[in-house]
Amino acid sequence: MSGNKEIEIEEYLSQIWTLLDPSEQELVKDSTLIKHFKKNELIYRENEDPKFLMCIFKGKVKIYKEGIGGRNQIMRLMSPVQYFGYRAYFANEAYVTEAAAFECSTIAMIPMEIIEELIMKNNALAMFFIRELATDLGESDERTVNLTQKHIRGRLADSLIFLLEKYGTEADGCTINIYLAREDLANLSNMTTSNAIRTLSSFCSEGILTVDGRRLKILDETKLRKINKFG
Amino acid sequence: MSGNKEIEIEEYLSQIWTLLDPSEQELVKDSTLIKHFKKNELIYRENEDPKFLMCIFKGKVKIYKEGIGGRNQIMRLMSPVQYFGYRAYFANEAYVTEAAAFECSTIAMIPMEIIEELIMKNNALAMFFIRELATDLGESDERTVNLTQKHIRGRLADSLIFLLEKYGTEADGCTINIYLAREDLANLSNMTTSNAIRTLSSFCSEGILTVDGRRLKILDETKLRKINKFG
DNA sequence: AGAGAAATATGTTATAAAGCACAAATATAA
DNA sequence: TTATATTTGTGCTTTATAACATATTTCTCT
Repeated sequence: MSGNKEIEIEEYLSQIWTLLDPSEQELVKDSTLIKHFKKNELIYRENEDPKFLMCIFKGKVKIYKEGIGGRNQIMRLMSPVQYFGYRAYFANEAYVTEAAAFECSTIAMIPMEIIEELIMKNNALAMFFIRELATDLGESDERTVNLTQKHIRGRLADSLIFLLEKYGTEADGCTINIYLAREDLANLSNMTTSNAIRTLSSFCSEGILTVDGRRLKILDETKLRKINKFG
Repeated sequence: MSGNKEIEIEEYLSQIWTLLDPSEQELVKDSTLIKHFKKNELIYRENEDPKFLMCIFKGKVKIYKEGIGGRNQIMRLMSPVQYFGYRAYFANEAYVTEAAAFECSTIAMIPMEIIEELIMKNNALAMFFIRELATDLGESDERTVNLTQKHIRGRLADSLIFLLEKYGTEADGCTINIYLAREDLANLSNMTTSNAIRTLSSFCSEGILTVDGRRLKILDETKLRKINKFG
């Protein structure tokens, strides 16, 4: 088990692993916890104190914010091997978002005290986090305009393309490789569940995609991109 | 002039200045440009390559994104002494936003190559940027939900409180210390100009504030906060 | 397998906010 | 100054989207 853990960590933490010297690697290895989360299980909640840098080894995670009247807004989606859960610690805040697993997921938890300590000595690691945060902030700016200014069809199209690019397709080359409830699709696209359902079936009858439960098969990506861009 | 410049830089760059050793300070001092921008002048534009870390010494700056049909979305507002313009460089991207001066402004421009070089050696400086970015990202998440889920009155109330907290008041203790066009107020609050005007005059007749051109006098902050929170 | 719960689907109604038109006031420039 | 453009203010209309109601299908658990 511990031997197994080592292999996992080295293999999966690749992005930051290569930035660490052997003694730093040792420190991280010894303090990393591997946790498993069941489908729909909460990973962290709003107002909680951030304690870990999390790295998703397996599965899919949503980071969302509770909105008004129970309407959640999904802010970011994570896939292997991405890092999350550290922002609030750096900002010296409690979490302003929540995270939950879409499906059974394996997540490495590295104590933020360790990370902070390493950053103070290791500039390449510091630069890694600067880059991550800078990229996320840019995406967030882009997203804000999408969510506030586009109409429903454009917002849903945007989400579908995002999912397609983020999680890819199954062997058939067109079924999006993540199965979201209509409610999650709505929360991602800033609309009500019924409008997500309605708009999805419009796209169906327009030959843009087919729906089989939660499996979404994109038939006409060009058309989808056109809707995303123009309206 | 050069002696004058030195004093300005030391005084104004205080936040990062104290993190630098004498030789680093020298390097920054020698490479910093001080630029003046007129009212409404563009500071950088979308798709341009980021070259400078900017620090606003005097004035007020908006960072915004061109949206659909010419509807801009103001993402952030800057006041002395804040840093901006560096995110895209760290993310290795062109600018996704534009920046313009609300009023006559003085801005220090430090080449990003210098900053990057310093970060690689100076961990406290790296940590400063990590904190800045982490804070901005948290605010952005918060903002997204505000802009997408609140109704017009709540969004405008939110903007007014934000302006009040960010720029403070004049000597009278209630006139917001920034004068925005209705259009800017609209772009800040994700609404059309006519709705900003309309809602503002509603607030007027409800005794929440008085309007004198672009001077906004907040009479009932409690009520405004209530609208921001609930409806 | 069957009961209950949850998710999906679809039609109808209500409403918030945009769009448009135009007037008045203010700023800018010749 | 006068002339022109820009900004602000108001009323009316239209439209996008939420809210509601109600089936129907699909999951979940005993």
